[in-house]
Amino acid sequence: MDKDKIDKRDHILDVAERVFSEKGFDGASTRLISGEAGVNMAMLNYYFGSKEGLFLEIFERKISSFQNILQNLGNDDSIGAWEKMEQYIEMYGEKIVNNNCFQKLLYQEMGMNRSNDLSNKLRDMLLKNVTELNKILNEGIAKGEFKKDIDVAMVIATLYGTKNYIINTPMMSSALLHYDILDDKMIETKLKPQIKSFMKNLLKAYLLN
Amino acid sequence: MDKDKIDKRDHILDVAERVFSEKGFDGASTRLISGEAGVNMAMLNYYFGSKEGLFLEIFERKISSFQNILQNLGNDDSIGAWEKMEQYIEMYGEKIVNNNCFQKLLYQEMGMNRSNDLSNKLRDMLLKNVTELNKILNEGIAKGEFKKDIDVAMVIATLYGTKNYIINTPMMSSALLHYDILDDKMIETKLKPQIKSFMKNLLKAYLLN
DNA sequence: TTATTTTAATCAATCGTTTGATTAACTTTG
DNA sequence: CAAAGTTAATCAAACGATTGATTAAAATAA
Repeated sequence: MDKDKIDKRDHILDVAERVFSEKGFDGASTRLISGEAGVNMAMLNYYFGSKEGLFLEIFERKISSFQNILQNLGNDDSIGAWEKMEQYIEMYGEKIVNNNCFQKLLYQEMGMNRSNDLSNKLRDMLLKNVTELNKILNEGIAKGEFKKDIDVAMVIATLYGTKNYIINTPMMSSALLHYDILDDKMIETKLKPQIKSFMKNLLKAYLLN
Repeated sequence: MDKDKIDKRDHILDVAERVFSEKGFDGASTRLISGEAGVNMAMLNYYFGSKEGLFLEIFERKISSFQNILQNLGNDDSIGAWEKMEQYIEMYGEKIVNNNCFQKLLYQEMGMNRSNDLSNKLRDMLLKNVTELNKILNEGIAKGEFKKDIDVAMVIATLYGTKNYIINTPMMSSALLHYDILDDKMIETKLKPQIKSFMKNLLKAYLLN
């Protein structure tokens, strides 16, 4: 059945996403990936052409789902800039756990700045998210709601940097926060509220007049 | 001469540090490293025992230099907590460019949390830095200089996360900041002042009463 | 049947590492 | 002093293992 084929493809992609995020591109062998996915090694090449093709398709699959998430927020005139920021932080906080592996993989790939098309695609994809933030922040400045001398780019770097730091270095941040951030329950009950609350307080102090 | 030996070892370590940071541990082959360093392949094993030994020694070499930097700051009673934070941010800002490759390599390795001794060593090394920050922040709270409800752990995550985000995703942050952060001159004249200034303003707003 | 999917076996290439030989500098011996 | 011995450093070549990829045959589906 066609359904089964899609399911199997998706299953392989799910497993590969995790393994790549754990071991990196070079560290994750096709044998390991196929083994974890419970399929024959040749299936990877059969479905995705090559290891790189598999790697690319992991991103292709996500990119489309990222597109339509934040579009509506920036254009809403009924609420103030700071409320938009709070909403943005709420969404951003929720995303921490959801796309854990992919986020790690994403910034891992962005890190080694290859000259590929992929890196450019990923950068553009992330910049799309950033654009919404930019719009909100500049709107806040224009309205006089935010201080006029805030560093918009650095605020964005702080927002994403803090999140990445926590989820990309779990050994460090677990020691720092005094609870295991690899535990899903801890993420839900402690990390999410903590990072949301902190970010709101931090940016409220910095942004608002 | 013994000097030459040390120089050659150090030269290999310098090159390996760069190559590892660019390609990752698995992506950097011993042939590539030895080729870039202009030495015979066997020299890596002769000097460092193994590829992992070489990798370890890169960190060992830096760890000691990291140790004694922040020790004196935390114990100085003559200046206030906020002044200490400012000094910390100054040092932290300077370190951005100096140890660019190493920082990248460090957090790249921390990211893929292997069960090695290395990861534990690195975590402890970073925690030592963090401890000093912890001391300063808690001192500021105790003295009533800082707000009493600040999230110390998250402040640390923000401080390092923001910096890592910028230096680890140069393609993104260059687009964000509108200048090339891989250009040494730009780092010196624009990035360093900008990140120092931003961090001071951000934390001043969040920490101070 | 025909077409698609899956398998085990195999490929050349590359991996990290080891080897034995060679060089050059230093130490010891006569 | 010079000859003999010792050492560390360096090299090209090769090692077995593993890599990503391919094949042809078998199994399944249409």
